[in-house]
Amino acid sequence: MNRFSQNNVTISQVAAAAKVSMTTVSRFLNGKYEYMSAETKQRISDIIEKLDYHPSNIARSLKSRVSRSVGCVIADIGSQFSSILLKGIDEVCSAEGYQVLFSDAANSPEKERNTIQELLNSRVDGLIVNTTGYNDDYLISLKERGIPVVLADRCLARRGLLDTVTAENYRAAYACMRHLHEKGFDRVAFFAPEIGRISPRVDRCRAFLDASRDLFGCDGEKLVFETGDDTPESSAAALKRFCAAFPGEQLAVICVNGVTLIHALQAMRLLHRKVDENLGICGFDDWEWAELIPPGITAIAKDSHAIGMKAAELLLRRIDGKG
Amino acid sequence: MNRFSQNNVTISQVAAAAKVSMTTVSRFLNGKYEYMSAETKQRISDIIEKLDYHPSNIARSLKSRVSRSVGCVIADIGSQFSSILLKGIDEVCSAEGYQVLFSDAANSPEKERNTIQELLNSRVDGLIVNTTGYNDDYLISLKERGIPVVLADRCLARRGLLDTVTAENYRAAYACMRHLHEKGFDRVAFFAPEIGRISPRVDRCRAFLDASRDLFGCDGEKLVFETGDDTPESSAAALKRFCAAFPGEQLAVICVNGVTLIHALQAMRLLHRKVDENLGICGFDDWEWAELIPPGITAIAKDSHAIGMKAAELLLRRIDGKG
DNA sequence: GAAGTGCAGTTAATCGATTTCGTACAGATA
DNA sequence: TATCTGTACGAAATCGATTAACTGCACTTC
Repeated sequence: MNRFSQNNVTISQVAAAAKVSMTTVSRFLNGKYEYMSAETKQRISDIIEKLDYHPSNIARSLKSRVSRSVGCVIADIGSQFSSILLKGIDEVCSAEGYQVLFSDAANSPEKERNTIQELLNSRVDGLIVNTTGYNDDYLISLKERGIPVVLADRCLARRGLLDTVTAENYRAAYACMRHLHEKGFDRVAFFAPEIGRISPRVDRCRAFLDASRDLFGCDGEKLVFETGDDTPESSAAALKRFCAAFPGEQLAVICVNGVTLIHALQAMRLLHRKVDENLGICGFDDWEWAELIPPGITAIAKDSHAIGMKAAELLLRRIDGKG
Repeated sequence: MNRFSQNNVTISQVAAAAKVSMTTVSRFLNGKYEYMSAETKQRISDIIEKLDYHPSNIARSLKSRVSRSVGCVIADIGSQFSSILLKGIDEVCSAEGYQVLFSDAANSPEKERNTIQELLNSRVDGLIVNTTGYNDDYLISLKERGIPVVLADRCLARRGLLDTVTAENYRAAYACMRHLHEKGFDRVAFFAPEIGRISPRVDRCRAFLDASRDLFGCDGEKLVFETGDDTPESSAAALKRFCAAFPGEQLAVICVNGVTLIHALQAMRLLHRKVDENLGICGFDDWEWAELIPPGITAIAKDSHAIGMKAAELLLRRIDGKG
């Protein structure tokens, strides 16, 4: 009996009831019908139905050394972006008969490592990691141990070492800067709560810096505002400083993600400013809400769902040993 | 060797290296130090460290009949509310050493059932379900089989049959109606994409109907707008009908959830209306964003994170067989 | 008619832990 | 001295599946 007294019919009971060996039942379960008579097949099938037998994935995994499960570690599942990512991952995995062992790293690199070890102890067949950004060496060591790993949305500082599925953050951010330049803005600031080693933010910021130089002919470094605690108030303070520093100019703000974009909009409200040709705003929308918000702002949507699906597809292909 | 050639040191290798029996190593792993000498303990500990041994959860679960994992089925992980719920669940589970086997039901009752069966095949110790609303009997049957089940955020049509953690939706909605009544509005409409059997929506709607009768002295039935596809346009159509039906009155709208609230705000923009004493708006905010949006709207926040934590705590207590 | 070949199964070992039952020894007690 | 008790550990069965290696048997084929 299980801890909770479950049904728990076993393969041997099925075998006995169907008057065949466990092997034959096992073959049936795994669809190896090659040398099985139609009657036997039918008999086993009937008995399984009658006894309401469900094979134990645990016993199955132990001997076969394949769990048909993937570990999924998300840097911060609280962010709206992540849930859509997870949805994409789950969609593919469950369609392919894989289970998802989920864990939230809660932005802690240490928890990320610990939780990955736990997943390995559960013998997951592979890992999808949306990394906190401070475990590059550890993640590489996993690959070296032969464990299939795919990074989702965030890459390592050194690119190309691990399979990764991301948006084209640099390109999109650069395009956004060009858009602002063409609209006639004189100067653009970059707002982010914190950049850290979060690769989409790093890439967007890099594009911002390059485009500041190339298009606006200025040094973007001083125009990067890390608002830290990520509240409307801190954004308002940053916005105030930005506007005060360049009176009379046509200014714009580019926000690193959806939350920052909302905060910047709030900041404008706090400062009684409106979106117009003297103050533009645009940013990245991680979770497709911006279409619902005021006109006049440009939001670049990222298809998190697709990223999740692609990451899962890639991982399952790696697990199946192709490519 | 594993499918991916893992380290895979086994307990017997540890036992051999430490010159003790597997039993003793197992005792060590499970903290049963009662009759173990300090030297033996130290020796085992050293060897485990040296060999980088990590016990297989799979083998462990097979014999012990306890997997230290919980199944978590979410009706729609794409909704922002759900990710915060999941975060709360994961926080408690991982702190208690439980793993989370996650699955998105994608709003399909059938997928909900199938996925639960798969989780049971993996011998999860219990289940947390944010149900689609059409599996009441099935969920009850699980409990009858002795499987620990806790419902999160959504209850069954008949209350009290299963352990459930929810917000006080009826109370909150009724309070919101009272607030609107005191503000002097003449009439209130209820906006929802669809009510179905989703209990928080049902409860909020019930409160709306009761309060319409009690406070506004009118029949709320005709003021419930199910906008169906849940777009700004369909909300705008509903809003237009509502306003046209009661010219000259001070009207208000109460929205069943965060997305509907955004859509209603969009609808107002489409119709060139503003929030003022002639058109009020309020609603439920499932994911704490509303504080960032325009003034003049009242949003009732629901603490999804706390609901998730409470649900997980309750489940783990059930699993441990207390109360 | 001996050997080979497909077919339809079976037997027993195995995966890596836990768990039950047992043992050996030292010291206390009668 | 004989027995009991507590301590520290070990041998072997076990969990529920998969898998490698075999076994009959009927039919060809030479």
